Amino acid sequence: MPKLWSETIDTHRRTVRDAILEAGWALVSERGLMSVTMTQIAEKAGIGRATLYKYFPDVETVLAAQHERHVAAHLEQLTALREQPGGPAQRLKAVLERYALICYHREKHGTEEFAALLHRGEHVAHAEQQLTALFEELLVEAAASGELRDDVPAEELASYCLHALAAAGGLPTEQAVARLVSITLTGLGLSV
Amino acid sequence: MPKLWSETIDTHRRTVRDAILEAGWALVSERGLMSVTMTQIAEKAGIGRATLYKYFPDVETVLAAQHERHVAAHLEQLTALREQPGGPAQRLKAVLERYALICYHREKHGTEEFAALLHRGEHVAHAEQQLTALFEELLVEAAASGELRDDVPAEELASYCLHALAAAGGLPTEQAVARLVSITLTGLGLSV
DNA sequence: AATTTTGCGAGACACTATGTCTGTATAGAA
DNA sequence: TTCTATACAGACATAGTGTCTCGCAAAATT
Repeated sequence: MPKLWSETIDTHRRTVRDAILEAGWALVSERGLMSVTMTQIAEKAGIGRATLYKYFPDVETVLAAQHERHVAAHLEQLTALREQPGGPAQRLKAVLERYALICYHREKHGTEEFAALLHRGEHVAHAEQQLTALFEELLVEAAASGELRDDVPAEELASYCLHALAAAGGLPTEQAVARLVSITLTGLGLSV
Repeated sequence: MPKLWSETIDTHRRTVRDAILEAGWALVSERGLMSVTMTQIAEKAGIGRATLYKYFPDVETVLAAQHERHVAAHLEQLTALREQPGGPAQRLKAVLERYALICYHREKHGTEEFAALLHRGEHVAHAEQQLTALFEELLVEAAASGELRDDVPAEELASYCLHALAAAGGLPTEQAVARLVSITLTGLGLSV
């Protein structure tokens, strides 16, 4: 198992890196954030402990990297959705729906909630901020076409969306998620 | 400083316990969740390490207790507010406003976000659930008097409120918080 | 094909943290 | 006063940390 070798060195390093992130995440899920150790991560990833230290300096960094990877994947989905045809309101709705579903489907023990606690917060928050920036752009567009309440800055509306839709993580069904999106859109002053 | 003695034993134990929780929280705030150790907590609290172990078995438990104490304090404020005179909608608005301000004022690195990560989650979530239960009751009352949208279960509305208002933690001013509350209420179908 | 570069694994090391268990002293409770 | 509960300091075995070697094997380079 420790024999993790791919064709080229670069792809190999990426493979090992991914295995580390995967292992770290799995350990958080099954043993809890506080009890994850570098030793455990190395074992789970199938590499030596010293090797692990050549990739990441500590547990926190492993988890932060994992978080960043997740957010990046989400951003990719959402930006693709933003480019689709349709009015600003329609595209906004599509993106918010997709984000709610992402929150709904993501594994338990929230992928996102790291940000506030890891104290790498300032840096992880950056990834999160890309999300709010994406929302904000869409909101500005929608506001320009007069489909939105204009008594609140777009930045605040974006933050509202992000938090409100995070509630999807605790909902029981996709129907409930759809209702949540509807509620959230109503808050924006958008008739859907 | 280590001489933490109060009149009676019971009050003394409470004093020490509070000092521990305070110390734990301070360490999380300044050094980050991952680097807090029992040794540090004991030093900061001004007690011996062995003594600390007679109060709490590990760091996670200290933090969970601290979290529970915070939520309890919030609940006390909010239930007091719920008993006040006025129509259901008014009282709902008052409670939501208060909760938003609590989120706004609470120290950085979110008091609440522990729940999902500490893996004591199931138990801490109970405290959180008391909050949603409180919201839910108010929402049912308001719905009964026809001031609310009735196409969504109260439980989901409560979850929506809790998450949406959590956005107050990242807002710059109290005016922004007021706007957030307004948006959230609009989502509920409440005219304010 | 031979050589150089790169990365891995195992082990060793000093250090810190953990969790438990003493013995002794001191402050409330009876 | 006597009894009980608590704190403290220190000791201890165990485990995790972060760094450093070494020798080996696979890629890149020539």
